[in-house]
Amino acid sequence: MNIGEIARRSGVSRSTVSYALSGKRPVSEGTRRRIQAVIDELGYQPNAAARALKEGRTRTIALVIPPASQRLTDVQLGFVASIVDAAARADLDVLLSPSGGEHDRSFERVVSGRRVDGVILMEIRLDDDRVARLGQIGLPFVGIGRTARPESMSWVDIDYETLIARCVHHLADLGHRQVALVDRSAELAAAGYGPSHRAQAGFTRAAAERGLTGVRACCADDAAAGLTCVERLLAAHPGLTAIATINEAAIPGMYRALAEAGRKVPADFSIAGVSARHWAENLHPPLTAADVPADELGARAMELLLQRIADPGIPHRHLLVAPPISLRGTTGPARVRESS
Amino acid sequence: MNIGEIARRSGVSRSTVSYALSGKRPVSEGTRRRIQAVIDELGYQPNAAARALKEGRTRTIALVIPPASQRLTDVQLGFVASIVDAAARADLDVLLSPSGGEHDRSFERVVSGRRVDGVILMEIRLDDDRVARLGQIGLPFVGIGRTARPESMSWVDIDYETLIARCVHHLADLGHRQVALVDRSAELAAAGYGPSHRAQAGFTRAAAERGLTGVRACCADDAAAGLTCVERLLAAHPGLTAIATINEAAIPGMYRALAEAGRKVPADFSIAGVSARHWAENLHPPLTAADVPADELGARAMELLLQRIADPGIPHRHLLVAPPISLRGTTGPARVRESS
DNA sequence: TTGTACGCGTTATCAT
DNA sequence: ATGATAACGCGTACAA
Repeated sequence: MNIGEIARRSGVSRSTVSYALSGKRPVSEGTRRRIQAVIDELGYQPNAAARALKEGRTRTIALVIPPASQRLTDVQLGFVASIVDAAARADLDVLLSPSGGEHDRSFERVVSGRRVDGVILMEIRLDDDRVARLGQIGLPFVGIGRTARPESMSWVDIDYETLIARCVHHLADLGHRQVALVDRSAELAAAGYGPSHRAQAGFTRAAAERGLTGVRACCADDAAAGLTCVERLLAAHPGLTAIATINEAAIPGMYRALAEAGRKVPADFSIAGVSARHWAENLHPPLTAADVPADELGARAMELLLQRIADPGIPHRHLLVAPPISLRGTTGPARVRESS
Repeated sequence: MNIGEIARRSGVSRSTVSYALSGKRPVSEGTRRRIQAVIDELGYQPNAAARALKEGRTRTIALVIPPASQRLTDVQLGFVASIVDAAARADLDVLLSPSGGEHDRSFERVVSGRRVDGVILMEIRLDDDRVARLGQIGLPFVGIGRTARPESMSWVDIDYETLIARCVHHLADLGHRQVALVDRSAELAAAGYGPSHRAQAGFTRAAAERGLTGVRACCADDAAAGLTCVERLLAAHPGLTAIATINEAAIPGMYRALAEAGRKVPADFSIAGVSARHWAENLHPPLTAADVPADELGARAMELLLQRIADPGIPHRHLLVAPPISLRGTTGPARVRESS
C-alpha cells in the first residue's frame, strides 16, 4: 500500500495525506482523523526509497567496522553497541559495512550510492583511503580514531599515547625495570594503525623518562597469539617483569604463558593495559587497566555526526579521552631479584 | 553526480549509459569504453534510492538482533559476523535492527517502510510477534531459532534439547548423580524463549532416563550472575557435582564460584555446555561443550533467505544441528563421596 | 485542498 | 543493431 491508496480510501488527494502526516500544512481535524484511521488499519509506512529520493536523505548512517571475518575485540563491540543504541534513539537506521583500509565493495556501494546520510568510521589508519574518499564525496563522517592530520576531520579517540605512558610510569613506580609493550598485530602497525604508533610513542617516551629497558612485541588479536608472544618475550628477555598492552584480546593467552612459565601475576609479574571494563573485570585475575568508555565515546561520536549532518559547514570537533587506570589484580611491586 | 551527468560527459543519452552498465541491450564497444572511462573518473554509483524505487528491491537485508544495550553472547556475535560476511559476499548490505519481542520502532520502520528485501531474525520466541508481522507483510525472512509452529517458517537452529540431553548423559556416564541445568535469564524463559524451554525439556527427560536428581536455575547473561547463581545452587544442593548449561556468558562467574567454594574443576565438579568454540577454548580450564557452528548456520540462513527472496513461493526449509560435544577440561569422573 | 513537477535510474517504445 | 524519448515508481512541496 502506498500514499495513493491511502488517499483514495480516505477520499482525499495524495498531498493531503502527506500534509496530514507531516503537519507542514494545516489539515482539518475531520479529514485528519479519517486519514489516520485508514493508515492505522492498513499499517501504512511511507516507502523509504521514495522518501529518500525526494528528500535527499536516507535517515540511515553507515557504521564501518573491521572486516567481520576477524573477531572484533570487546572495545570494538562496545563501540558498535553504543552507536547502534544512539542511532536507534535518534530514529536512524544503521547500515553495517565491513571494510578494511583498501578499496572495498561494500564501502563504495554505501558511500557512492548515497545510501546513508553520514558515516562512522572505526579502526582508522594514520593515512586512511576511506577518510580521503569521504572528504572527496563530501559525506559527513566522524572517526572513532584519527588520522595523522586530525584537524581536518571530526573524531573521538582514546589517548593511547598518554595511557600507555601512564601504565609504564605505574609499573616503574612499582619498581619494574624491564617492561614490554604488547602491541596489536604487525600488519595493523605496518598499515599505519594509529593506536599502535601512538602507544609505541608513549611507551618509548615514558621508558626513557624512567630509564627503563623497554621492548615491543606485536601480537594478533587472539589468545593463541598472546600465548606465543609472551613465550617468546620471556625467552628473549628473562629479566622482564612487566607488560603494558593495548591488545586486550591477547590477554587470556598472556596469562596462560605466564602461568606455564611459573610466573605468578601479580606476585612475580605485572600487567597493565587498556581495555573494556567488562573484559578487564571478567579476566582473572582482573586486569589493572584504563577502562575505555566506549558507551560515552560512541554516544559523543553520534552527536558529532548528527551535528555535521545537520550542518556540514560547522568546524570540526574532537574528543580525546584518557580515562584513569583502575587498579585491579595484575600489578604489584617488582620482586627483588638476585643480581646475576 | 547522476546518470544524466555521465551521459552528458560521454555525449550519449541516459538510457545508453544505463544499458552500457546493465548489459540488457547491446552497446557498441567504443561508446561503452568511453562511458566507463567517465564513470571511473567520477566514481559514479547509481543512486540507491532511485534504483530501489524503480526495481522494487533494495539489495539490503535486515539483521534483527537483541537490543544492543544488553551485551551479545559469543554465539550471537558469531551469527552476526557470519551473516554480515555472507551478505557482503552476495553484494548485499546489512541493516542492523536492535529489537526485542515487543513493538519496536526500528523493526517497524525497517519492515513496513520496505527498506529491505528480507530479514534474518535472531532470538526468536516460541510465540513471536515479529514472526507474525513479517508473515502478514509478506516479507521474506529466516529465523535463527524457531517458534512453537516451526513448519510455517524457514529457520536454522541449534538442537538445544538434544545437546543438553547429551550433556546430561555424558555427566551420568561419569557417575554424577546430582546435576543442575543453568539456563539463561528468567525473563527470557518467561517470555517464551525457545532454547530455554527446549533445553529444560532435554534436561528433564535425560535426568529421568538416568534416574538423576536434576535442578534448574535461571541466570542472566553475565559473569556476576553466574557467580551468584552457582553460589546459591551449592548452598541449596550441597551434593551437586555437575552442571549442564546453555549460558556461556555466565561461565566465568560459575568458575569463580566453584573455586571460592573449594570445588576444583574437573576433579570435584564437572561442567558441560553449549558454546562458541572460541569461547570454550579460551576459558580455563577449557570448557567441555558442544560447539555451535555459528559460521555454518549463518551462511545457511543467508542461503535460505536468498532463495526466499528469489522465489517467495518455495516451501519452507529448516536446518536443525546438534554438533558433537568436544571433550575439553571441565568434565571428569564424579568423586566418590562419603555417604552422609 | 488539490494538481503537479521533481528527484533519478530503468526499461518499454519509437526512431534511425 | 543502436540510440533517443518518455513513462514509471512514490512521497514531497510549490503553485494554483
